[in-house]
Formats: sequence, structure tokens, C-alpha cells
Amino acid sequence: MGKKVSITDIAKKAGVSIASVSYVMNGIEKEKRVSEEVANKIRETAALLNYQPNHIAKSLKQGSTKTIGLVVADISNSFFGDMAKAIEEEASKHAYTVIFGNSNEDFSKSRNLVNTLMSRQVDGLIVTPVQGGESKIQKLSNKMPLVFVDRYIENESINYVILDNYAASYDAVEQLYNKGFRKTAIVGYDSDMMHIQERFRGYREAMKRFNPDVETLVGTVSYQSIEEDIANTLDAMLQQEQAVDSIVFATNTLTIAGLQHLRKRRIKIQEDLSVIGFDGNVAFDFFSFPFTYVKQPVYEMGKKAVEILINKMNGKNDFEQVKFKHEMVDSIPVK
Amino acid sequence: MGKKVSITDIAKKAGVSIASVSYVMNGIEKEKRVSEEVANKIRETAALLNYQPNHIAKSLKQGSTKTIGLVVADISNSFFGDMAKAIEEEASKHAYTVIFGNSNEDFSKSRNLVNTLMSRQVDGLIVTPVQGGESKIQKLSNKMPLVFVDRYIENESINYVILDNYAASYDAVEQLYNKGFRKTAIVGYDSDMMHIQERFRGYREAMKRFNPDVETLVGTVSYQSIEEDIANTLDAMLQQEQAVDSIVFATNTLTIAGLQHLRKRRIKIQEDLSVIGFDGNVAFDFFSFPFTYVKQPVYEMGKKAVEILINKMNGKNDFEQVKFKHEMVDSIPVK
DNA sequence: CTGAAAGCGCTTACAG
DNA sequence: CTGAAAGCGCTTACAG
Repeated sequence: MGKKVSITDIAKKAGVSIASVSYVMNGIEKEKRVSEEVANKIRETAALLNYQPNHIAKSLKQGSTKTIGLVVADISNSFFGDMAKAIEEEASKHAYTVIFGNSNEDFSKSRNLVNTLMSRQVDGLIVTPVQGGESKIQKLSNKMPLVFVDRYIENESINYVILDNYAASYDAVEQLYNKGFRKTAIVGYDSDMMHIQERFRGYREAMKRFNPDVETLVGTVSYQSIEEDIANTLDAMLQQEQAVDSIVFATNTLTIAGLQHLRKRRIKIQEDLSVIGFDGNVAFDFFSFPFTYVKQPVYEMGKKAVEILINKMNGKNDFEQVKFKHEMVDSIPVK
Repeated sequence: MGKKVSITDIAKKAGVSIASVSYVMNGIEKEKRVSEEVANKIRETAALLNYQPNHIAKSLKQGSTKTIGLVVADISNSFFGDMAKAIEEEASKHAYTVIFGNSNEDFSKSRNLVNTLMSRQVDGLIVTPVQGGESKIQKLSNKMPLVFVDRYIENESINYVILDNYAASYDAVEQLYNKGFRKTAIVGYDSDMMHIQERFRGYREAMKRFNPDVETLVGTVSYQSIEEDIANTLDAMLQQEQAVDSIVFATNTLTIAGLQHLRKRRIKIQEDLSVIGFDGNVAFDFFSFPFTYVKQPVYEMGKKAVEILINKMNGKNDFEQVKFKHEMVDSIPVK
């Protein structure tokens, strides 16, 4: 694979000190007053030997790797895919590289990933926290610049970038109300995590406001058995004596899974049952029925997370907690 | 942020040599015959000081980082999202970490990413090559274990994992033929890259075999202006005197963009025009029309790429060139 | 069984 | 203006 060439090799070959090589390679030959002659010789020799700096050695010496660790729940989910893209793009602009891992919503996987990334001396972390590890991940925040995305843990000394989840589901219920739907249910995960709880809270508050006489109906599904649980939950909602006339799905994955089940049951969306989904998806643009969904500004959220992280890494002390506003989108059905 | 503790700190505190600490931390105290007593003391001290090994220092010394660099065209594209997931999962099983970047189909971005990853001393690279950089990226293969995914460059001394693209589009034309469609066109990128050229070749060969009297019609679109180009291409195909009766879209993105345009033109898919798409997509399951697409075994492809790369990194000398077979999938339309 | 020491490839005060 | 040297946190032959 060819022996690596180091600045020592260049120094030897050019007959100069390794310090001078280091200065020239870092473009600080002017400040360090290396003569133009020596600098040129060094540049020539470096080119000749095809020198490639070793970032690892530099990192060790400098105590900084210019690397960001990213832990998402699932990179193959388009929400996190878009976010990862934005994060990499923004990080790259600031000369940071991104290492990533998938937690698959599993806390022990998430913890292992965080440990791995820390042992690799990332300068900061962007994490989607998962159920079960709240206290552990919180401690992390004292040891390392950290920004939560998509979800968060209640604590004033933690950075996060999230959607205003309360407002989003409140708005969803309101939209349904304006279209004449009263018996609205919500389907989310069986999770204590704030993003889910806030979506439930927005739903409950909106129901209280708009449909005070209607009993609220919160269906929960386990991430471990989405298909099965959503089938049971939806069937129950539709079969009860006071069947619901509208449903808000609280996440991307649940929206898709839910619609698939409703389709299997031959329920006509927006005729038999009105539905509001969460997060954009290419699929939504192809529905044969009009469809409304809560859209998160994923790209801006990813960029913001990097921005906050970089501030923290640069020593900024106060915390930033940013809530983005959703947008309610009506897709136009395929004719 | 708390001072980092090193093995030197542990050695001092425990009153032993740093060598012993290193042995114990690596679990090789038995082979190195460190006494059980000393080993225990070291473990206790490490726990007490909350020692976290510095992987960077280890990497520098060992000349291996246990890191894989991944350069994809676009992580937010579900094809690459799924692949990245598979790659991270498989790498993680082998104690490798993944650094990634998006080239956005831009060669200079791709080259910069590769350089960055190399300066970070990745042990190997998995790359989706892009148009324009064939010769440069090829040289890389001599310097570093490398596996191409999705696309490749013709060269017997390069590893790759791709789809049998020829067979896939050949099959697409054949399927259309069997359903009675004769005037089949294909739409792909304006690219010299092998994966596109092979898809065109499969189309041409199949047309020669099944519809020898029909003129072949290959529409090309630039990645830079997909929407505009696909609109023009499709409109031309439909308006010419001998309008096509069926179209094969040669990629994921083109399938979506193409269908969106056809929809805008109020063309009824599978009634006015038969279509075969490329790559799976959640959207396909929700179409109101029956839809057939070429499905790539993305997950297996990602895993295979890691497997090959690990073999190479472990010193295996011969090259592996793997072509996976597609599957032709008929989605059942929403009623 | 244990320890002192060299060295991975850099950066950077310091002396001249 | 330039060079010798220490040190980042590890691993690992080598000597005892």
C-alpha cells in the first residue's frame, strides 16, 4: 500500500528542520519567518514525495479532531437522512467531518455508539436521544459539547433543536375541526420522550378547546412491533361505538404504517376518515386522495444544530434551545 | 469539560507501570502475565478515575484507525440511506466506525471528501464514484483498500458491488413486451458512467430481441436540471408521431421526477402509458395504479461491500467484483 | 512477573 | 531566520 511519508522524511530530504516543514505545511511560514527559499524547497519536496498530512497525529497533539459525532435513530428514515445531509453539509463548511451511527431506538446501542464516538475524541456530539437513557445522556452534557435534535430532555442546561411539537399537533386538531371533524384521535409511540408527550399534549389541549365534549383518544404503539400494534389500535378506534372520524399520526413512520393498514381495511382516506400525517415524504405527493401533513423544516434544523454545536465547541457557555415551527402542507392528489 | 485521564495517570495513582495498565486495559494481562493483584488494582483505579481510552493515540501508534470512509452521492436519497444503514451496521459488527460524506454527484466535492477521509487515516473506503473522476479515483485503489458501490469503473483490479444493470433493464423491456407494449423508451442520465450505460445497453439489446422493428428511444437528463430536462424529454416522447407506449426510468430519482411530470400532464399510468421504475420507494406502495419496478437488494449490497473491504484491509490480495440480481416487483394499487 | 524507554507523526515553546 | 527537543496518549519489544 506504499509507505506513508511524514514531515520528518521531507525535512531530511530537503535538509531542513521538521519545524520549518510543519510551518510551511500549515501555511504559517510568514508568521514563523521561514525564508521564501526554504519554503519553496519544502513545498517542492512535499509534492515530490506526495506528502499527505496525518490528521490523526495532528489531532493527538492538538487535542482536537475537528470531528462531529452524529447518533440518529435510523439513517434510512428520510427524516434523519435529510437531517444527516444538512448536518454533513454544514459541518463540512466549517471543516468538520462527521462520524455517524444508528441507534435503532435502542438505548444500549445508543450508549455504545456515544462511547465509541467519545473514545474517537469527537469534538462534539449531535444526538437523537432514545427512550430509557435520559439520565445517562444528560451527564454527557457536562463532559462534551452536545446538541439534541428531534427530541430532548427537560433541563435548562442542555442544547437542543426540535420542532414545537405541541403547536404542531394542536394545529392538526384545529385544522380537522375547521373542516368539520370532531372525533379526532391521535396515534403515537408508547414513549415517555418529550417529543411524543408534547404531541399528545397539543392534541389534548386542542381537543379541550375545540371539542370539549368529545372524549380524547390517544393510541400508542411500541416501536418494537409497529405493524401489529397499529393494526390493533386502528381497528379498535374504528370499531368502537363512537367511531373516530379523524386521526392524527404523530410520526413519519406511523403515518406510513397507519395509512398502509387503513388501506388494507379499505378505508377511504378523507371520505370515510380524515387523516393528518407527520413529516414530509415523497409518497405523500402521489396519494390519490387529498392529504395534509405537518412538515418539519428538517434542513434548517440540521444546520442549526451544527451552528449551536460549533458555538459550544468554541467555548460559548450559555445553552441554546431552539424550537422550530412546523408548516401545514396540503398535497394535491393524483387525478 | 474535565481533564482527560490517561494511562499514565492510572499508572501513577496505582503505583504500577504504564505498560501494565495498557495490558490490562486491552484485556491481555494473562498473556503478559500481569499478576491478578496488580490487574485488579488497575481496574479499580481506572474505574475510579473514570478512564476513557483515547482511540486517537492508539490509532497513531498502531497505524490503523478501525474506521471506514463512506462517500455516497446523496445520503438523503433512500437508496443511499438504506445502503448507509447496512454499511454502518455491518461495520459496527466488526468494530469499525463509519465516517461519511455526500458528493452530490460533484467530482471535486468527491475528491475533497476522499482526501479528507484519507488524511483522517481511514483504513478503507467505500465510494460511489461520480462522473468525471474515473482516472483519479482509480489510482486511489493502489494506495488504499477501496470498494465501489452502485457504480464502477471498468478495471479488473478494482473491487465493486453493483447491480447487474444490464439484466435489470433487459428484463424491464421484456416484461413490457409480455404485456403487449412495443414502443418502449428509456430515460436515464446524460452520463458515461457504467451503471447508466449498462442500463441503456440492456434496453437496446432487449429492444433488438423483442421489438426489432421499433426504433429505440433513449432520453437523457442532466443531474443538474432534472425537472426541466425530464419535462422536455417526456413531452417529446409523447408528442412525436409514433408516440411511445411505455417507458423505463433508469433510476430512483428519475422515476419519481418522471411520474410527477406525467401526473402533471394528466397521463394515466398503465392506461395511457405503461411505466417501469427503478429502486424501491415507499411511495410506490401507495400508487393508485398498478406499478412495476426493479428492486435492488440494497441491504445485501451494503453488507457485501463491507465484507469485501474488510477482506482487503486484512491483506487479501485478489479483487472481488460482485453483481447482484434485481427483483421485479409489482406493487398492488390502493383501491 | 514488571518497568523503563522508544516511537507513531505531528505542534510549538524555546534557545540561539 | 532555524533547529533541537518535549510532549500528545498510546503500544510493545526488551531488559531485568
